[in-house]
Amino acid sequence: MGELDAPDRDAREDGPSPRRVPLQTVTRLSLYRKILVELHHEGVEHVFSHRLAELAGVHPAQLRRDLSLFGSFGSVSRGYDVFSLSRTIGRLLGTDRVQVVALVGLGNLGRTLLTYRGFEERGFHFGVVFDRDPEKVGRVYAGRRCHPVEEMERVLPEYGARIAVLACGPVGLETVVERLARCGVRAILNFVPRHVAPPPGVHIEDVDISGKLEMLSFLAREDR
Amino acid sequence: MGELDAPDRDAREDGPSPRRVPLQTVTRLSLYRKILVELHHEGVEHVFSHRLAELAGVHPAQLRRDLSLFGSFGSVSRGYDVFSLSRTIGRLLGTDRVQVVALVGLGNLGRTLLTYRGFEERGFHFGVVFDRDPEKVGRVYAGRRCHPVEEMERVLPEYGARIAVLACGPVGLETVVERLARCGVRAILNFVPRHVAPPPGVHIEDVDISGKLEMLSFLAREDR
DNA sequence: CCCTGTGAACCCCTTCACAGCT
DNA sequence: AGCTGTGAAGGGGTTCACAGGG
Repeated sequence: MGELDAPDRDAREDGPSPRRVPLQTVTRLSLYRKILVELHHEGVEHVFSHRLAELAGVHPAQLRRDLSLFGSFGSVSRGYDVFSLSRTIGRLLGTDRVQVVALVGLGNLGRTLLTYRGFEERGFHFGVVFDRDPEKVGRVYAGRRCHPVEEMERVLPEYGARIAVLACGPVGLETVVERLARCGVRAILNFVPRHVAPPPGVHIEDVDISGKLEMLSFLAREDR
Repeated sequence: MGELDAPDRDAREDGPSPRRVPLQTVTRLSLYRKILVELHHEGVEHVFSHRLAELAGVHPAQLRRDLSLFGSFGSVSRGYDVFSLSRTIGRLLGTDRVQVVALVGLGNLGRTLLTYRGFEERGFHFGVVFDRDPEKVGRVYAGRRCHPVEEMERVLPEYGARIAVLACGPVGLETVVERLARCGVRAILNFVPRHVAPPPGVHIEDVDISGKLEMLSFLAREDR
C-alpha cells in the first residue's frame, strides 16, 4: 500500500493550484498515459519527447508544453521515466484509484459500455446502473442490479460516484441531469443526441457519434 | 423528386470554393441541422439565431459565423427558415443523400453501431461489414453478410463507400487502414483505442471514450 | 427596435527557437 | 551533441460590436 505514496524521483509536481489547464491538454494526458503503460509493458524504461509525441500523433513541443503545465518530469539525458511518468499522470487525472461511475440507460449502447473491458483496465468501474423501463428494473446486468431512475436520490449517494454516463433515451434528460447533480455527480459523459445545459459546477461532455459521421461526410465529399 | 432541387428562397449559397472551414464548424453544422429537423417536426417554421444557438449550446455569434462561411441564409425580420436551412446544411454536409458506410469489427460495439437507428435516420447506411474472426465470417448480422477483411479489395469497391467505421481489435490496424484507403475510403471514424497515422488524402477521427472519461475524472477531481 | 452578417479585437492553443544543462 | 522546459511569436477560432436593413 505504502508504495503508492513513493515520491516520483526528482519530479517537482505543482501544488494545489495548477493554472488554467486546457481541456485538450487533459485529453492528451490520458493518451500519453495509455502509451506509457504500453511502453512499460514492453520493458521500455525511458523515452524522449520526440518518440512519445510521435506515438501520440502530436508535436514534440506540444507534449513538453502539456507536461510543463504540471511540473518538470523529464531528464535531459534520459528523457522521461516511463513508469514514473505514467504514475504521475494517473495521479493528475485522478485515475490512480478506481473510480465509481454511474450508468443511466441499459439499451444496446448502455449494455455494451457496461461490458467493455477497456474501462476497468483504465480504472473506471460502473458501480450503479439505472433505467426507466420497468421491464429492466430489478434485473441484473453484468452483476449490477438495475435501479429505477426514480430512486436515484436514495441509491446513488451510497456509491459516491462523481462521474456518470448517459446512454438512455432523450425524454426527460434534463431531469436526469439535475438529479445526478443533486446526488454529487460533477462530470457527465453524454451519449444521448441532445444537448442539456449543465447545472452549475457540473461538466457535461457530449459524444455525438452521428455528428462525427456527418463531419466525415463533409470531408469525404470534397476531394483531398 | 423535383422539389429536391428547389432553390432555397433567396439564400446565396457559395460556389465551389468554400474557404477554409474549421472542422469544429462542420461538427456544429450537423448539430444545427439535427435541431432544425426537430423544430421542423414540431411545426416551427422560422427561428432566430439566439434561439437556435441556445438549443445548440453555443454563442449566437458563433452560429451566425458558422453559417456565414457558406453563404447568407437568414432574413432580418424572420430569422432562418427552419426547413430550408436544414436542407441547405444537409447539402453542405453531403447528408442529403444516403451514404454507404463500411464497418470493420463485429464485436459488442460493432454490432451495437450496426443496429443503432440514429445512423439511418441521419442518412448513413452500413452497407458492408467485415471481421477477421472466422467464427463471424459468413454469418449474417442485421441483414449484412460478414466478409473477411482479407477480401476487402474484392468486396468493398462494389459499394463505393467513402466512409468507414473501425470497431475492431487493435492488432494490424495500420493494415486495415491502408486497405480501406486503397479501396477509396476517404474518412474513417476510429473507435479503436490506438492512433494510426492517416494515409495521404484520408482523414481519421479518433473516438477515445476512455480518454473522455479520464478527462472527466480530472474535472470531477477538482471542485468546480 | 431588433434582427443578420461581418470587420476587428480578443483570447487561447500551438509551434518556434533557444537558454540551460547533461 | 542533444535534450528539456519555456519565453515569445504565430495562427486560428470565438466573441464583440456595429453597419445595414426590414
